[in-house]
Order: sequence, then C-alpha cells, then structure tokens
Amino acid sequence: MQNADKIEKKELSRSALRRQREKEQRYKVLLTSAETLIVKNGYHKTSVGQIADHAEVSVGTVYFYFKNKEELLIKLFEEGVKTLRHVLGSAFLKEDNSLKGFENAGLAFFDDFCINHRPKFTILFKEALGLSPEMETQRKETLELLINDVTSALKIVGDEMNFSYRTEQTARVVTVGILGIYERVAYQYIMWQDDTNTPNLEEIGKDAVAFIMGGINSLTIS
Amino acid sequence: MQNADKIEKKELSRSALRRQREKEQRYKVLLTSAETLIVKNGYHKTSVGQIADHAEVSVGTVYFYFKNKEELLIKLFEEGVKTLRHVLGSAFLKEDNSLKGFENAGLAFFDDFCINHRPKFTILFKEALGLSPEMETQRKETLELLINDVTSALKIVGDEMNFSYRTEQTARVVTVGILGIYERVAYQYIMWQDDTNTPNLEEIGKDAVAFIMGGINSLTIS
Amino acid sequence: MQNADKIEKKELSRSALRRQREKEQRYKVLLTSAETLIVKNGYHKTSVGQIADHAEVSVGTVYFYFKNKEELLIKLFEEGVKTLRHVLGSAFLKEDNSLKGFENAGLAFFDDFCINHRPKFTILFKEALGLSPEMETQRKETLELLINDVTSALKIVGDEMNFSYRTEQTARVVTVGILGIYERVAYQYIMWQDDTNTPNLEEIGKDAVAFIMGGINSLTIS
Amino acid sequence: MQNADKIEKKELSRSALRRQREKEQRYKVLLTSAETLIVKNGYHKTSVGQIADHAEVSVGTVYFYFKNKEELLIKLFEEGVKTLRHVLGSAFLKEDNSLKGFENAGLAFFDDFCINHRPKFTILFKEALGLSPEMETQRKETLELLINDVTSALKIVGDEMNFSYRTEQTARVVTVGILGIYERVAYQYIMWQDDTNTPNLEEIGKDAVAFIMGGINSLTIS
DNA sequence: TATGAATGAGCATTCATTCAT
DNA sequence: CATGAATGAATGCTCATTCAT
Repeated sequence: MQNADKIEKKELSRSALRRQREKEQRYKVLLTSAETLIVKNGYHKTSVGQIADHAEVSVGTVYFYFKNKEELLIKLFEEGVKTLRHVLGSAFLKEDNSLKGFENAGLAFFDDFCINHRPKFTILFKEALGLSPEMETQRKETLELLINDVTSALKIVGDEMNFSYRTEQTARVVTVGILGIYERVAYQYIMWQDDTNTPNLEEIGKDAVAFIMGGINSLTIS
Repeated sequence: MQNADKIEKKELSRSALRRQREKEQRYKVLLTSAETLIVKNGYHKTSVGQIADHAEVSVGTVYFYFKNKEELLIKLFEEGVKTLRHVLGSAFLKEDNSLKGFENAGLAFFDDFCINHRPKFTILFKEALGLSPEMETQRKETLELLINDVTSALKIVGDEMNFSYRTEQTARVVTVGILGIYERVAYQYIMWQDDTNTPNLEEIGKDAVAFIMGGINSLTIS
Repeated sequence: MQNADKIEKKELSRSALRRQREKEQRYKVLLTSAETLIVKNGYHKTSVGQIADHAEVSVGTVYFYFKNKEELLIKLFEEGVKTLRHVLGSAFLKEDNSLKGFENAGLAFFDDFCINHRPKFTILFKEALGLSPEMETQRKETLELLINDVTSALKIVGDEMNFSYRTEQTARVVTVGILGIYERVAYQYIMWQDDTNTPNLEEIGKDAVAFIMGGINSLTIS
Repeated sequence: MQNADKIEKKELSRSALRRQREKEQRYKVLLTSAETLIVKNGYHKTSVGQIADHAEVSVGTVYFYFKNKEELLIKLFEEGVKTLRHVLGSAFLKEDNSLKGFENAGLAFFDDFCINHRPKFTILFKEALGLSPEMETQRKETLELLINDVTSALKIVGDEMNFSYRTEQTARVVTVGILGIYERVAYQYIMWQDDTNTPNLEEIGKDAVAFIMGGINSLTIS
C-alpha cells in the first residue's frame, strides 16, 4: 500500500511536472514567435493569428497565456531590458569599479548585445514606441531599472576614483546620454545597413565608447 | 474682343491666384491638423477621417493633397527635420566655426527646438518609428541630411582649429552620438515628465551639452 | 447664361434630391433587413454581416448609417412603439372619449397590430429584453410615451364620464395592467401557436378586451 | 469476510452518501452562482467561466453537471416557475375556493414573490426571452404548468360559487391576462425604479389585484 | 477640385465546448 | 469526478482608400 502510494505520488508528480514544463515551453515558444514576427514585420503588421500560426497553436491559446496582444510586447520588452542589463552588468563587473568598466560595458553593448541579441535591440528601441499610454508607462518603468544601474555604477566608480558629479541630476543626464549614444549609434549602423554593406562595427563601437568616455570625464568634478 | 479677353484673363488670373493661395492654405491646414492629432493620439490612433474633420474638409480632399496617410507623416517628418536643421544651423553659424558653435547648437536644441517645436520633436523621435519599410527608408534619407550637416560642421571647425578625426567614419560616429544624446535626453526629460514636475530643463541642457563637448574633444587628433 | 444657370441649378438640385432619396431608401432597407432577420433568428443570432448581406450592402455601410448593432434595434424599437401608438390612438379617437374607445383600442391591438405588424410586436416584447443597460433605458423612455398616452386617455374619458381614479398612481397601474394583458395574451396566442393551429384570435381579443374593461371599471370611483 | 464486507460496505456507503451529498451541494451552488451572475449581468454577458469561478469549481465541472450553458438557464427557469407556483398556490389555498383566494394569490405575488424572490422574477420575465427556439419551447411548457394551475383554480372557484366562463378558451384568456398584469406591473415598478425611489409597492399590488378581480368578474356568466 | 457614400479586407478578442490526465 | 489547457469558429467594428457626382 505504501509503495503503491509512493509510486502513485511519483507518477502524479512526474506528469504534473511534465505539464508544468510543457506550459512553460509553450509560453516561451509564443514569446519567441512573437519576437520573430514583430521584428520582421513590425508590431502593427503582426496579427495575433500569425503569432499563433507560427507557434503552431490556436488563437485561443495565445489568449490563454497572454491577456492581450500588447502584453506580448511588454513581456518581450522586459526580457530585452533584462538581457541588456545582464550584458552591461557583467561587462562592467569585470573591472574593479574603474572607468575601464564603462568602456567594457560600452564595447559589450556593441559587440555582444547588438550582435547576439539583435531582435531584442529592435524590440527595445524601435517597436516599443508610439503605442498606448500604458505601454509607455511600462516602458518608462522598465527602462528606469537600466538607468538606475548605470547611475549607481557611475557613483560607485566616482567614489572609488575620487570624482563625482555636480548634482544627482547631472549624473542622470550622463546616464541618459550614454544610453542615447548606445541606441542611436547602434540603430544607425545596424538597422540601416544593407546586410552586404556592414561597416566595421568593432571600430564604430570603439569610437562610440571613446565618445562616451570623453563625455563622462568632462562633467566630473574632483 | 481684346478688352474682353484681357478682362477675362485678368479675372482668370486673379481667381487662379486666389485658388493657388487657397490650395496652399489647405495643404498647410491639413499638415497642421495631422500634426496636432498625431502628436496627441499617435499615428495609428489617428484616422484620416479625424484629420479631415479637424481641417474642416472631406476625406476625399485629404486624398487629393496626399497620396495616402503615410505621406502625411513623411511630409511632417521632413518638415520636422527641416526645422531642426534650421535651428541647429543658425545657432552654429552665430560663432565663427569654433567649437563654441556646437555648444550653441546643443543649447538651441534643448532651449529652442524642444520648447518651441515640441510637436515636431514628437513626430521626429517617437511617431516615425516602427512603421513600414518605405517609411523607414524615407526616414533614413531625411535624417541623413541632418547628419551630413553636423559632419560637415565638424570638419569645418576641425580645419579652422587644427584638429581632425581619425577617419570619416569616426566623424560620423561623433555626429550620430551627438544626435543620440539630443534625442534621448530630451525624450527622457520632456516626454516623461508630468507637466507639473518639469525639471530644470536649462540645467539639463547644459549638462548634456557639456557631455557632448567632452565626447567631441575626446576623439580628436591634432 | 441665365437659362443655363437655371438648368444647371435644376439639375444639381435634382441629383441632390435623388441622392437624398437613395440615402433614405438605404436606411429603410437596412432597418427592414434587420427587422426580418432579428424577428426570425433573434437579435443575438443575427450578425451585422448577415444584415448587410440581406440588404445587399457591405458591412461598412451598415456602420455608416448606424453607429453600432444596438442602434439598429433601438430604431426598430422606436418604430414599433410609434406604430403601436398610432394604431391604438386612431382606434381610440374613433369614439368620443367614451369607454368604447378603450374597447376599440384593445380590439385594434389584437386585430390590427398583432396581425398586420407582427414583426413589430416581436421586436417590442421579445427581443428588446435582457440587453444592455443603455438599451434598457431607451426601452423605458420609449415605452413611457405609450404609457402616458393611455393614462391621459383614461383621464379624459373619466372627465367626460364623471369618474376618476383614487390616485394618479392607480391610473398608471391600470394603464400598465392593460398593456400587460395586451402583451401577454398576444404573446401567448400568437407566438406560441404553430401556424397550422391558430386559435380564433378574434374571440380571444374580445375576451381580453372584456377582461380589460372589467379591470378598468373596477377601480373607478365616481 | 462478512465483517470485512460489511465494514467495506458501510464505508463505501458512507463515503457514497457523502459524495452524493457533495454532488447535490455542488449542483445547487452552481445554480445559485449562475442565478446571481445572470441576474446581475444578464445571460449573454455571463460566461461559463465566470459561473465556474463564482462556484469555485473548474469549467469542466460545470459541464459535468449541466449539458450546456442553456441548460443552466432552463433549470433556473423551472426553479422559478416552481417557486412561483408554490407562492401562488399556497396563498390561494388559504381560502376555501372563493374569489378571495385570487386576491390572496395576487397580493402574494407582489408582496412575497417580487420581494423575497426577486432574482427568480428576473430570470422568469427578463432573461428567458429572445433566446433559442429550444429555450422558447421549454419556456412554453414550463409556463403551461402555471397557466393550468390558475385555470383549474378558476374552474374550481366557479363551481363553488356558481359561475363559469363561456368557453374553456375564455378561462385561459382570463388566466393569461392575470399573469400579464402580474408580470408587467411588477416589471414596471420593480425593475425600473431606482432603489432610492421605490414607490409604495403594497398600494400598487392592491390596485393591480383590484384590476384583476374586476377583469375576472367581468367575464363570468352565471 | 471637392465631396462623402460605399467598400471590404482585416483584426483583436471572446467563449462555449471538449478531452487527456 | 474534477481539472484546466486547448480549441477555433464567430463577431462587432475600424479605417484606408476609391470613385461617381
């Protein structure tokens, strides 16, 4: 009896686990499908039906996992910011809180994020704009996390290296400036280049990072 | 007969002129209406009917002046870039091709363009994204004009002040970096602030410009 | 010239008139199509597409004439009440404000309205229920007109014949009671009978009217 | 063995009983949940999922107890008629088959049924309309029970008090008339009044009953 | 030129119902 | 018995665009 029970339990638990796994799998497949199609055709020209087709499920299933179309984009956006924070964060932490960390992070943005996570870049800086106010709010809050990361890093490095910024606001301007350069330079050189005619991205990344470092330095007070 | 003809001609010519004026007037009114509504509600949530209503004409008329809805946005985008080029250009030219010109231009962006032409800012950096490939191409070509302006300015100032950039590409990276900072800092601080809680924009502009100047300098070689 | 002008004007005016006529025609056709289908299949099982098909126009056209599906029902409902008021009113007015007028009206309900306007009956008492709160309000307001008609008639006849009701409320209860009998008796005997097995409607009408007259009398005070 | 069996049986029987109880319980809870939600939001705006949620079971369970959504409404309708028959019946039976019994029944309708079973009233006269033909048939058959009750009562009282109606049909018209008054007066004064502004329902009930009594009398032949 | 009625493809979303576990 | 994930047909509604007048 005890044995039977145990086996029974084990069996149940196994099938339950499998279901759980399948559910998570579906969720991920849906997100990936959405990402692929949105990056390719744009959010507005991607219909929920297309996403369902691509994920090989029914429309109803999409709505079982996501409350509406926009939620798909929000999740993708959050995923993108998470990845970006991770890429920048680990690059920064390879140095001991020196300015070199910022260089590393910058290069990681261009050489890692833009190359290995290009769809996420598109979602982050191209598709998540011009949408509903709720999306706008969401976008703001999520990006805020990233901004806080960088601002904190600036402060830490400053403490270590005996410099600081005039005001908290100045530090944030520097942060936002950095992100602006990331975004625009990458956008300009990645999104707009024909695939045949890709410029030397590594060089461009280096230049952009140099620009950023110059900007960072120019506002410090010691 | 001659007299009659002349009179007739005169009349025609007068009425033709009036018509010409009215046509141009209509065109402008339509653009303004479109701008107002798109900035307020976003491109996708603005219908051609709404634009027609706001301009007090019929839908058909909109299609007489513009081939389709997207063309309205393209024209607005071009207008926006034109205005921005003008604002930056005149600020730059107030100095004699010194780096001070770039400072002036930067400050003009934040203190003039963002304040006095805010709708254009929205069109340029928020609504004209995530649209069709044709729009994308259009956007690229139009922005290219602006980028060329700044790149030329960099070269001119460099010639005057005996510095230059390693490569043409570096100069363009600097340019794009500058525009990225403009865009993102402004976007962050203008679009996202509650109207009540506007931060000190002038200060922010100064910091952003300082950042830019640092970046510009850090890549020069003499 | 003058002649030409006149002709021109006449022509314009004629075509404009024709368009006007066509528009009104379309509107009516749409209403009729909606009525037919709703009476046959019920409001919820009638789709806007079906109505459009039946009227031989596109869906868009339906939405050009009616702001949404419910408005179609509201208009039908209003039409129904209008017709009913007219039927009852003219029957009543054939007598000189005597109780006989009520008899006439009652018989007209069963022998005219229920027979010659059966679709309207269905709309009035079967389909316009269980819908949205707005529809409910609409229904209330429209029916109120009918109730007021009857209540006024009661008062007029009372004045003429030297009787009245205890309170205003009593008069209204009588009114509502009358309408309740109309509705339910007709519903019971018209809607539920198989077409083969129609009972003697005239007899039923007479009985119902006798019932009503008894009710009317029993609450009078002289 | 016997013991074991007995025990086994006892155990089974006990658990079976418990299960039986639970099943009935579930059934009732589902009906109540459905009633609450349908009365509140209407049949069409109440989804099976909502009912399941409210009853704290899964959707599948709903379909174990009821063949489909409509069956829920049918059962509720039947319950409503049952309750109404009971209310009217017991009131009627308090008198010795005199006309007073009808008065009692009428007052019971307004003062008991409409007050203490208002949800049932809504189900009976508002939600169960405009639905599918099957529902219509069902509705007809169920209401027929009620009509038969009243017609029989009329006959019994007539026998007792030495009056009768011209034909069987006349008696049924009287019955239907009575129900029509019940329905419409109650509907008018209960459903449409703002909760703050409830009119004197007792008075209204009395008036309606007086109306009915007048109607009943006016068709009798002795 | 200007009008505005007409079009109809397209889309997001809902929900009753099923069925494997 | 109970669960809840999956289905997919069905629907109301929008809107860019056209074209006869």
